[in-house]
Amino acid sequence: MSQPTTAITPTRAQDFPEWYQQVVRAADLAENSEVRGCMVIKPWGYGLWENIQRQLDAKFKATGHVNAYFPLLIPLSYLEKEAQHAEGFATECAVVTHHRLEARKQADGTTKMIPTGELAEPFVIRPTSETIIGAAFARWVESYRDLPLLINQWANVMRWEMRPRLFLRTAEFLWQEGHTAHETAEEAMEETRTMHRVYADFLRHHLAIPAIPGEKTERERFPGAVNTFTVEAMVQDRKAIQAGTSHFLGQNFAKASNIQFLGRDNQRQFAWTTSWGVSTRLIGTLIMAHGDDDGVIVPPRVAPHQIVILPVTPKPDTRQEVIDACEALAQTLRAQVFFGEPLRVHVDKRDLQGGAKNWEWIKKGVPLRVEMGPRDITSRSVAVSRRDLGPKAKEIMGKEEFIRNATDLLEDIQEKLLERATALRDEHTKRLDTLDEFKAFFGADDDEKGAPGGGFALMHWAGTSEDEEKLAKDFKTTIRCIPHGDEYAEEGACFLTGKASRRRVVFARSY
RNA sequence: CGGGGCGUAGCUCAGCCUGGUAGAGCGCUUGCUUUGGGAGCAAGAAGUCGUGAGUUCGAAUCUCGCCGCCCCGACCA
Repeated sequence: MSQPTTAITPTRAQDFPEWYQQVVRAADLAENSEVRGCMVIKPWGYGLWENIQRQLDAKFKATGHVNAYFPLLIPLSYLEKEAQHAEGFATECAVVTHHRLEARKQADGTTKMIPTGELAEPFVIRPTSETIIGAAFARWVESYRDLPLLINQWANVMRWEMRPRLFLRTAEFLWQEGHTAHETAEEAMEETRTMHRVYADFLRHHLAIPAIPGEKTERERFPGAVNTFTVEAMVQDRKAIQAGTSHFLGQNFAKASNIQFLGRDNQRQFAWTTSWGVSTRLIGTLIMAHGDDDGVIVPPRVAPHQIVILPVTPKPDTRQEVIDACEALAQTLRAQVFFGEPLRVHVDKRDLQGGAKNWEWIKKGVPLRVEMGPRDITSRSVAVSRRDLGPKAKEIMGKEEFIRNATDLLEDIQEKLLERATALRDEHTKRLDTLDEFKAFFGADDDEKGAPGGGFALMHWAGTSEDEEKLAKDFKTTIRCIPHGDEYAEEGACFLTGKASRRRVVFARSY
């Protein structure tokens, strides 16, 4: 039977959203569960998350944070403490109202479980933990000597989404949420910026995604925040995706939760707080940023297996010899260090057809595939395939040479992915000055690739939230961020209102 | 929650219009052959046709209710 030329159908150009779903499935990353909006994260997907988690966690520790854990259930009354916050999350909260079940036999012999024991005060399954952590902070903070308080938690949260998509928007998702309290506004702002930098750095150097750091407009801010910093990435259908956020909360939550301390001046005052987070959405971002028509491409630094060794065993009598040689090679490689961690090498010994096995790892996006068979053992060579090149690309090299170059190869793949993603972003980022140009940029649906038109439009902006709302309605386009960086600072006139502007903002369609 | 579509084997779907004993491909199991590449042949396992009622001698097929899913809108990390 003839195979399609690509492992994934449809291709990205044919139908990007469908391609995404097929990749998630083909790469065995996750699947939909029987509970609507909730996903089962399968080992390959969870392996990615574990690496993201471990590497980010190290960065959090390095910036002075410690981990803790707070309850899943939040008293309903807590959510009522901060008006904007409550309003922002009201429409997507799961509520726990009962604490027991009663088994009732039905006429047909089956048993139905009926919730009983109604709670006096219902609980909300955390959509985020500002309120309950705020309550803890209020107990823990008494003096300026207790500050700063730098806490992070790795947890699951639940937001009852109307239209779930694996990794990108699920009802339950995994994330980390940092929560900090500070003595002064300046310190809290510095913390917000620091974590913002940590995210941008992580995206760039670990996930090979060149995100644009910036601030959100009032309309796009976290409910209850004074300011929200974001890292906005472009994925291959040219849409923007918010990959991480860092919020300066001012004293809003401190006042709501009564986080007060006695200052150096012997005055009782409210603390300044921040919060910041990234979620399993990063995995969706990674898939859409780097994947190709043969599946996902995993950046080496976060790959669960960085190298997969495929024993080629054409004859049963040499099979064991080949497998032993592969294991030996794996051991040698595992002794090496790549970006501060031991190389993650897997030998796929399954008794499967060689081609099928190879394609499986292509779809999963393993950075390096190494084939070794009886002939290679004789000639002391291996056949190496890089995932960032085509599926047929294969280089025969000496085994010793490969061992020497393995980490360099991985590093090169990591770099190439970043280069490729940067080129995509730059190619579809345009400085535009008029409404007509703006319309043309986002109006050109269905170009030759079938992708929606547009990309990142850098526009001068001095409009109001209402103006923003209107553009969102008319063009499905929003201000993704007011980017930091000198290259965006220039004098000009708002493309909508004509008012003076000193900085360009990023407009895009988004996830 | 509005507008459209769909529920049949693990997956993708045909069969429904025109009612008459449940089908295909892929996947799975076993055997043989093959093996530097997503294999071939043969045999086999697997479905109370989403669910409840109605019409009928007879319902996957017709009618109504309910449930669920997908797509398009409103919401979002």
